[in-house]
Amino acid sequence: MGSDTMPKNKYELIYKDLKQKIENEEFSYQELLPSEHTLVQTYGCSRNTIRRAISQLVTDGYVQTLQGKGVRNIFRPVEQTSFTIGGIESFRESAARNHQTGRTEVLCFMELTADEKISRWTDFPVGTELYYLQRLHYLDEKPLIINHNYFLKSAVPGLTPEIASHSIYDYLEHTLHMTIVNSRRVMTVEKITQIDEKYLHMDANDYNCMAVVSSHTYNSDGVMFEFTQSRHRPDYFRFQDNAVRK
Amino acid sequence: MGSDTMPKNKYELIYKDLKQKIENEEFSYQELLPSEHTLVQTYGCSRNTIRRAISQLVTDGYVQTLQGKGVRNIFRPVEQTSFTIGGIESFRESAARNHQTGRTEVLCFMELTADEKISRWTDFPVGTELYYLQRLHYLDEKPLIINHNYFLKSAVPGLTPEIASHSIYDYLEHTLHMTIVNSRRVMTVEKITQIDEKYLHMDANDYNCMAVVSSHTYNSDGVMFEFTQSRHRPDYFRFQDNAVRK
DNA sequence: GCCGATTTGTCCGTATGTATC
DNA sequence: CGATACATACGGACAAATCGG
Repeated sequence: MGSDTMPKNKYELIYKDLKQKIENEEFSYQELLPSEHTLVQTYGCSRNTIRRAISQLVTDGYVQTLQGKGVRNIFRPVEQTSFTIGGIESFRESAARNHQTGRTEVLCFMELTADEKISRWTDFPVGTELYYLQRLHYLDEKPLIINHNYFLKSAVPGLTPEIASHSIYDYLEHTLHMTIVNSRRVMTVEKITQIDEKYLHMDANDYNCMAVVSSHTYNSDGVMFEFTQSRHRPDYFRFQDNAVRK
Repeated sequence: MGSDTMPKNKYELIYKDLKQKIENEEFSYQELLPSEHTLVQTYGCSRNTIRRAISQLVTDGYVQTLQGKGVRNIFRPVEQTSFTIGGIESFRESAARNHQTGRTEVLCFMELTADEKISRWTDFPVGTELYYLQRLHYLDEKPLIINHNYFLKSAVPGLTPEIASHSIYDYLEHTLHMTIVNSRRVMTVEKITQIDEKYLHMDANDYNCMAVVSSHTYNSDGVMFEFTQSRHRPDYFRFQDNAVRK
């Protein structure tokens, strides 16, 4: 879960309502939405609230606003052939969003202390107590992603392989009541390793690279509690984005 | 150019000022910024304006806001080893932001009409008149990116190889006075082609993949005027992102 | 080209809710 | 509990862009 709960804020309600109307193609492509003034009346709220909902749709790439003209629908339904990446979400959440069934296998679960080498690429200080996990994610029974997770032990006490095979984020948020705030991600392309080859059933004569997403994730205490390297099969990897020119 | 002009809006001025203060490390890592109330007084504006500036810093991943506590600085200066991708920007803009010198070579410049095949992956309707370009981008005299551009001829009249070797976006914005609004991007990993191998001086026995960014770009008339496939050398590719959990 | 109506953009002030300390 | 700080929401004023007459 994490983001599919019933919102209680007006602007979120309006945002979700408009978003669904757009997805259901109640507005045709390139059509202008009702004016802010009209929406104020239909939803019975202030103009600021409407504008806040619309600005979220802009960052989603659903609409574009044009001063003096209106708000134009530019939503295009996408074909969901491969695994798409969105905001901060667990594998289970992504799988659900992509309308697929996911399964996770824990390959390795151990405790370790950050040495010089680990520190250099996880950014955890030398000497930090960590959980290290290797997990294999299946989508529709095909192994697609292999994850190397480093969790700050002091922030994630009581982690077990059992929990790791289900959903760590669920455990963090609902059992430990941690609030996950933001995640810095870097995407690169790297050479395939023997581990990749073995577990993802890949042939180095075919693709010899992986799509790699490295992320540093922070909670509301401001501590970086997770470093993860996600290695994706290149033929099933897809990252979507909408950029706005300022 | 495009985004480095002097802003005249208050919220943008405040945003840029705070951003620079953070980059200059006038606030230490994890330190709380002055409260909104304080900032209202120092900048002499309303609280809404302050909040707007701060919300931009949040999406940039510079700070995190914590209800009841304050606004925490989580900015970390990044090492700029490879070519990073930001919002919608031209190659020249990116190169400047990465403090590198760029050069562009036009490999191919032609006019063509979209057939069935082109239409399927550019989304331009069959029969559309297009400019097709192949361009090679050098960074510090190393060929790193090869671009396949399709421009809508009716929206980009008078395009020449001369302009293409300089900056097309500069031409669009300053000569044609087009307003570029947003760009839908998809990142994937694809097999290397003979063209990649030849122009980027790559060896298929080494990396046999490319980082590929495909983008559909829209202007303020709501027309998709550009489809571009950017093929990056995997060893120099880096895409950064900050995701916020909702 | 001008003018007025419409529509979005910016900015302000205020009130109330909610989380932290 | 009170003080502080951010979050939500409202209403109003004026600017800037678009469009039709």
